[in-house]
Amino acid sequence: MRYWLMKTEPDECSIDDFAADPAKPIRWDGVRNYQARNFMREMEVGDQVFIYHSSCQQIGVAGVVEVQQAAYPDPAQFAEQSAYFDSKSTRENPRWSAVDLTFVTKFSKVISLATLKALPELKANPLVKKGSRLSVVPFTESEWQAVNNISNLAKSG
DNA sequence: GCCAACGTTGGC
DNA sequence: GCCAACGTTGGC
Repeated sequence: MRYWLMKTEPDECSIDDFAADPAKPIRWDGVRNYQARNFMREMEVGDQVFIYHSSCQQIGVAGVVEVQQAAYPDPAQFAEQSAYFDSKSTRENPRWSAVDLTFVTKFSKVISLATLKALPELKANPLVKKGSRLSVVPFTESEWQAVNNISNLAKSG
């Protein structure tokens, strides 16, 4: 099992959308960056994923979801009326992938970007690098646990 | 709203 | 293959 973080603008899709119906998978589509896509293709069922809220009031990690369905062709790339339509993608050789995710946990408090930047364990993680625009970020186990520990502290405190 | 940093495109 | 121009991301 591996660990990841995925960025989203909560107006589009937030941890609350997952929590609203925990049994219902949500399709993570619209990723149009090759590096992020390649990471999605590495995902396996059961992988744990931090949900990161960006471009909003409370920037940071809001909770955890898990991979319910591994990568498959993103249907939006074939939908002409979609903002994610890609005229250069073909059914024979689809360019973009989607995964399905289900709810695991919503943190009692969003773990802020400032807090993440202050964690020594995250020093090497692309998320906290200035100018990083990678929207799907791999986490090592120790990186994951460093962030998860903060949410556990919030629960007991 | 600003703007730095980044990825992609396309002319050459 | 280079690189300038462009569009987008995302924190502030």
